[in-house]
Amino acid sequence: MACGGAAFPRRASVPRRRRFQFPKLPKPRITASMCLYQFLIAVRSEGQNLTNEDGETTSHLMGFFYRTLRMMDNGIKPIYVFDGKPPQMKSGELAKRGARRAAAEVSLKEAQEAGEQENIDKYTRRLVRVTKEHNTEVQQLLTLMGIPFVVAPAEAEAQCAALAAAGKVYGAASEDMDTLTFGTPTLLRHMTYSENRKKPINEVSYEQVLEGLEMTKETFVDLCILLGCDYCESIRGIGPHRALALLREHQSIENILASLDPDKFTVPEDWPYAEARRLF
DNA sequence: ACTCTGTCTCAAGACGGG
DNA sequence: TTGAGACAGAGT
DNA sequence: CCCGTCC
Repeated sequence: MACGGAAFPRRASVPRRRRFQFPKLPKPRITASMCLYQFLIAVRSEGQNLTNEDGETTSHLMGFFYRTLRMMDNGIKPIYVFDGKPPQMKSGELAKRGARRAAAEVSLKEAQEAGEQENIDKYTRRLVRVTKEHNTEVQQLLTLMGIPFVVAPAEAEAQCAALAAAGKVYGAASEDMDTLTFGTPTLLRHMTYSENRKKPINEVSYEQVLEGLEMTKETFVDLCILLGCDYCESIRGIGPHRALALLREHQSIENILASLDPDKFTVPEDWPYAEARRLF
């Protein structure tokens, strides 16, 4: 569930920042159920989620309710986009995730026995899982509030980008740089703490990014793959600077691979970069 | 000297009273 | 989970 | 700004 599909700022209370600071570009990652997840993790009192009389969690509803009101107050009309099915995940990743989870459960039990409140909180958070019910409850709330939402066929980020590209919304709000790779004309970062005065909303223009990097959509996608995305590995030893330099010189991953010194850089075996490229 | 990796840390929402 | 920031250490 | 409260 990506947190914000999109927005129509009426009066620009949206500060603009145009420059794309390349070296700070984080590795793109899919952060699917981020809002929901964050609310469940953060909205707590004494280590517990807020609940109704029957003990059912209400943290996520509180979070969505207040955040949406705040956006409306600021003239922003959100359209929420929920994640559909994510693309296949490698069984290795799933196993790792399961192992981490099990480890956290063990640690939680230890902390409980030792009565270490801090650790109890820590591991409880680590075990938070977003359920189907959480999703439907939030959707119900949004319906009652008259706030539109869509369920994406696959990844929310891709859907956000599509909505923005089609001109249905002002932009795609996400922390995830992949949204840009999916081709949203405008990416809004830090929408969540806009009024929270920590960081200004960061408006990134796809066009200006391409211009600034002197890249085409195609080379930009290749760049993002080189930097590491969720769909495949990246090449060890190649970070932002080298990736950019190499693409400037060779224009595509294929050409780079052909000229890369195999003694210095090892490319992952059966590297599915082409497949990753298709997904963008 | 610069770039990249690994490892560590920390926080994670929103509100309002004082 | 994620992201950010800081830092040490190794590779180019 | 900090910190307790929200359920």
